[in-house]
Amino acid sequence: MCSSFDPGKCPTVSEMLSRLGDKWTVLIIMVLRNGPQRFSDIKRTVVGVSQRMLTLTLRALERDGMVRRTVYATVPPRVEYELTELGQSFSEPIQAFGGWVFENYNQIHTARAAFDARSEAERGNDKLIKIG
Amino acid sequence: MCSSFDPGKCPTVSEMLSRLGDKWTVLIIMVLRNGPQRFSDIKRTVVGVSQRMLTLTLRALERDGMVRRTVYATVPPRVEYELTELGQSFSEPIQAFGGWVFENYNQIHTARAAFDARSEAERGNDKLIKIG
DNA sequence: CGGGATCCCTTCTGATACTG
DNA sequence: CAGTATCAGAAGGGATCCCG
Repeated sequence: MCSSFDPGKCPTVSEMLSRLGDKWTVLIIMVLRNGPQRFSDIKRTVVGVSQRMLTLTLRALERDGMVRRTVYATVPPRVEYELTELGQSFSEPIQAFGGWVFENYNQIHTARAAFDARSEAERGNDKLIKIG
Repeated sequence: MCSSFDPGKCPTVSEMLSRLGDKWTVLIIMVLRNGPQRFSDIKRTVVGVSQRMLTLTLRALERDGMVRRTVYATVPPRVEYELTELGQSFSEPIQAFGGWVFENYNQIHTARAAFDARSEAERGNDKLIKIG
């Protein structure tokens, strides 16, 4: 099993985790929860994504069976992306995680402020010691 | 709210997501679920982590209020890390996600194999066309 | 419209050496 | 033991140009 937490032993979990961590995957999945979308629509909705990264991310999701890509042979070409069942299922634990952050981000910010204040204080002391 | 999925509008969620995606955070959190641990113990348990990355990751988790660091003024020095309540709570949606991957990774692997086979076939065709 | 290919810069991460 | 400091290679990601 995965009980030793050796990334070499549970490569799929690690992979999926870093997929989550990349800059665009989660955003794109959330957008696709609203139904099938064209390439340009996604690009417009996911603010800041480059053409390149959108393509790469969609390809990766397609490869993992999360997204289905449908090409319509029209002029101009029309390509639609939609979540598969697997992709929908995948989006649920992600949403749960997002929900957790929303409920707890005050505590996170507070902790950060406290930590930074302490660090600041320590650096200040160092300075005094060095100067004195 | 976060409904536009603009990372600029929900920076905390994005930050926490990329924290998840980094190579060691999740592993370390899972190890700390077993109770307080010394630096060297964690390093031994989390196979492959460098001293540097372990330090950096623990510092980040401490700053976010997920981990508490306790220094005992003994010789040699002894430093213990443990999950805070926030950290424990944080680990739950992560576990849920890990569980999802475990239950579904067969489908993921199958999808990948199918995708790769298709790509392979297309490259093969290209070759034939070019050669012909 | 929906990409593929290329260039380039930033960030991440590992290896190594040194310290209280 | 538990770090810090420095450096170099690898990976991530944006900008740009081109094509069917």
